[in-house]
Amino acid sequence: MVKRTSFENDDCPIARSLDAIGDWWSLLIIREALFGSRRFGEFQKSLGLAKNILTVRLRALVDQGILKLAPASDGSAYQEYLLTPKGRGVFPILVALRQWSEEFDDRPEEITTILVDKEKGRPVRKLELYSQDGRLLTAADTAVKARPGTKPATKLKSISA
Amino acid sequence: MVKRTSFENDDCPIARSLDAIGDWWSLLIIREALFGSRRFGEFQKSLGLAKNILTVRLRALVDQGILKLAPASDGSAYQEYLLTPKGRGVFPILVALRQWSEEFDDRPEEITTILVDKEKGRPVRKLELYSQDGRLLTAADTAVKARPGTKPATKLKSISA
DNA sequence: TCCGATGGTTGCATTATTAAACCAAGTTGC
DNA sequence: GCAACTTGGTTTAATAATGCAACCATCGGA
Repeated sequence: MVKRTSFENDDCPIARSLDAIGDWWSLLIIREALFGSRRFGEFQKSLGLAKNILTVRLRALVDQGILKLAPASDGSAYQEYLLTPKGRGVFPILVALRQWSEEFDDRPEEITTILVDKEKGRPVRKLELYSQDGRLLTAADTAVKARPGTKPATKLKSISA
Repeated sequence: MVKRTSFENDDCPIARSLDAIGDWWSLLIIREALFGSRRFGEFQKSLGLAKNILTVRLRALVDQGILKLAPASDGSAYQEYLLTPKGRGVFPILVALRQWSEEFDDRPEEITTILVDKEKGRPVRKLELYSQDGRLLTAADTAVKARPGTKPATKLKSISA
């Protein structure tokens, strides 16, 4: 590779997210953390990834403020990896990935789980994107434009449906 | 590696999505396609990635039904890569990634673009997840359970806030 | 028909991922 | 209090993915 290209200085927020959590394991680690995993061994067993990789990934997630280390809640001398608010903020990304599989996967019968609302136990609706005045938006209804206060050269890009 | 682990047979829909589009470039290629890129050269120039990588990625996206090849719309003998409905369905994932950066990035001032609704030109709201009876849900209000009709052994996992 | 643009392919160097073996500190059984 | 096991890693070596640069065939325009 000569060095895998990093997007951390890209001005696109999507690229910046991918730089932080866009690798093969980070999102699954966060998924497990949302399911309640806290200990190194729990992550390793549930995900089945090599321990050296897990070490590197957990360290990177801590460095980025997605996980934080805390003394183990069971009183032992070990440590736990806990989600920060930034880590819990990944939830909508995981929901979007899940719903994309549910809608478009070629073999949906292999998906054995559904996301439900805890109170009623029924499947959730699809993620919805609204305008400030309450209209439900699709990709075709949106565009990307320069943020006020930044260099004005950026052209308005229309998202084509 | 001995072989990068594939999640295509995992029963978790998140893992299956990551297997399809969870690499460094695929989501950015789809982002560019949503912005209107269609030609090999357009993708290569806007993303700045090596041409051999782009070749492999475009082929994989076509194989998966995310892009499709079509004769160039300008009448030339070249071909264009167009998004399929499955490809356009990636839009909410990109929005979720963008909003996560907007909310949690350490240097938000480096983000130079915003997503607006095309009609009014104003920023969109955050993605919202609702229950079937219309309650706005957070991660803590949801759980993952076995899909009816699949093996009943799967335990209900609560998503911890 | 010549020459640049387009859309790749090939070769090689470098980095990332992986499994498996190893290891030190913490914990438990007795 | 000491041996054995668990936890949470590190090290090593092999293989796969990524990247750059050079090359090349076809298309398009003058």
